[in-house]
Amino acid sequence: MSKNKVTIKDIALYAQVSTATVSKIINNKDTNISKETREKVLNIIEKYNYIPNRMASSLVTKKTKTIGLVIPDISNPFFPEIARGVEDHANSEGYSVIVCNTDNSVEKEEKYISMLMEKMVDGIIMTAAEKENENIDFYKRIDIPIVLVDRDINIDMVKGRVLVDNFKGAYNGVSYMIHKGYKKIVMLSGPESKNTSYDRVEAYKQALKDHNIQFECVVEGKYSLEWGKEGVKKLLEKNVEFDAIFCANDLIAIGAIKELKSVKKSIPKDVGILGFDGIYIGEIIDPTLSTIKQPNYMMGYKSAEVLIDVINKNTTNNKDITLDTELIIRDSL
Amino acid sequence: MSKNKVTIKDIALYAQVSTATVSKIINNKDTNISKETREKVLNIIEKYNYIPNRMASSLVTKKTKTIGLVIPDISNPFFPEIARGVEDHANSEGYSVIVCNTDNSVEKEEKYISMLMEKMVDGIIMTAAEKENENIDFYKRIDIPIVLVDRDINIDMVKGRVLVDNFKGAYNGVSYMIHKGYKKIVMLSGPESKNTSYDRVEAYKQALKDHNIQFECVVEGKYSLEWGKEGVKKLLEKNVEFDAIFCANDLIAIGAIKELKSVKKSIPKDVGILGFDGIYIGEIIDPTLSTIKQPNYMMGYKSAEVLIDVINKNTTNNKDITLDTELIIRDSL
DNA sequence: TTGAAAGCGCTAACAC
DNA sequence: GTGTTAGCGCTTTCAA
Repeated sequence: MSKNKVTIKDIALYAQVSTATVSKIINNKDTNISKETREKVLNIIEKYNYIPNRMASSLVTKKTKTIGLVIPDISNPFFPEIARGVEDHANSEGYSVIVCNTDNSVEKEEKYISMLMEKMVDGIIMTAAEKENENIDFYKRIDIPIVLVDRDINIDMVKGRVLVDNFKGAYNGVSYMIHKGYKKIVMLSGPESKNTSYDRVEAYKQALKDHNIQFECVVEGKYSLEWGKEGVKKLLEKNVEFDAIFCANDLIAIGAIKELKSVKKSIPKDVGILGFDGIYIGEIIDPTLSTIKQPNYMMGYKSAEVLIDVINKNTTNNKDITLDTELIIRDSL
Repeated sequence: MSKNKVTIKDIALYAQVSTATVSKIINNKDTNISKETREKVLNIIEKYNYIPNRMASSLVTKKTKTIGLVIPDISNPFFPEIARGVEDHANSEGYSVIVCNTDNSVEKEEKYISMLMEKMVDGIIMTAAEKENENIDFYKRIDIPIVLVDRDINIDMVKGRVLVDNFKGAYNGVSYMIHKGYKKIVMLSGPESKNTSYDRVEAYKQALKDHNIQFECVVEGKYSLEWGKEGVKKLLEKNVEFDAIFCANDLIAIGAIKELKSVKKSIPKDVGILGFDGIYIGEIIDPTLSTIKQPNYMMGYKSAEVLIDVINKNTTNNKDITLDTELIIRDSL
């Protein structure tokens, strides 16, 4: 293991051929290479443990076989499955993925995108930080394809979207609650600035309206367990009467359940709970959480498919995919 | 946004300076550059929206400012926090991180390491797939620094380790159980091939011995929720009498709790449960899980520190860090 | 079927 | 303070 790496030049020298020949063999562009030379070269490569320098080849081919994954936070239970889906498909196509956590900060997002552009990634898969983007100037400068996953925003270089039909999912969920007999369904929503949350709220309202239910109550908060607890506290303090809660995501739902249990409310007898997302924890808590499950792994996988498709074919027409949610009835409803 | 990227040459041309000057300014090596030229150049860069091509500079500096993170599975709740810790420190030092999932397969691990070497990453942080590594030949060829996290194996290029004192943590945990008055503590262990599991089993045995407790029962399984359920079933079928279970990780503990609850055992009254890891879910389930918490975020963060230190200083002496666990008593014990 | 040579975009001596 | 120039390791015409 010498300190100086062996290069394509060395291989060419040892094998008594040109670097062009070696290059063709490495890259399977060896339609015009005789069996003998190929084997000879392959042997030398093996013998000297030659590792091609992909930086160098990227410099000329302008392809790095690397993509960026820009998400709010990998330690938020919603994202690991998406990341895994992305990585699985990317890897199967020979790509590697650089993961970036924005914490929903637009500044961090821009910093990361700039960095990814300097590193010449072939494309980016992103769950955008905000619904609205003020800094249009910045986005105009992006010159690599972007595929949006989970959250939709309106920027130029977006070549595809992999979203979930939040409206439909929430509508079906709330309708189910109504059919089950719940009369006073309140909603603990996420931040209105996220359009996932917006769609779910709209669906909730629509479902109530379509079923001629007057009672409507939305409390806006955050996508967190703490907000679930806090929201229930608020409801209780204000003496709002309710027999069910539709939560904008599972974390909120879990918080709500904890709080409800701590004041001795029985679930689902006193209060029925429906979440949204289908994170792993929901199967484990007691009572198990009924939820509207998003196909997270598939979202990641599909977005990698779309992106790599765009990279390869260089298609300009957007490819948008909408995946369906699945209503999963467990014990909380 | 022209299709042809603007290069350092263009900037030099427009600013009427040499590429060397531009390069120095970009890289803050501008001690010998006049204010005027610097500002002029910076303006041109801004105006033409110049983005330096880091592939090209990496080719000459031999530094990519990228590291690899090789772990079993990002969607296993144990790893996202580690990943976040790694990414946070790496990013603060200007590095980006490529994430690879091995599913504990040695073949995948080797494939990924090869790929990372081709991409010329500056180093690798890895939770190795197996305790023993047969393919010594492969590891000998690795010529970039590796820092091990969580699991220790014995290979050449390891420049540091960030581990947790599994023995001490488990020993303290089991001792606590004994002091609490539990007499018949069984252990649901993980796979013996993992040395994390091995250490915890040894500590369990030692703690029993040191407290003169004869009853000892270890059942070997896997690090999974399913195994927790199954393990309890086995224990019950075989009519093993026990009043507490020490589980080799939290997933096992959660499975055990679910199974115990389903046969109407009360926790901790009938059976006390202690887990290991401190994953998020443990705070949420009912009863909340007592556990030996590993500092996962810190493990990731520290391992990035060690690796980047090695990369910068090029130190050859290994740096090993052992972090302490924390016994967290909640409701299951 | 193979090779010569130009060049990808940048850095780092070294010269001025 | 600033510029010249020789590569870094590879791919890709084009010619032989």
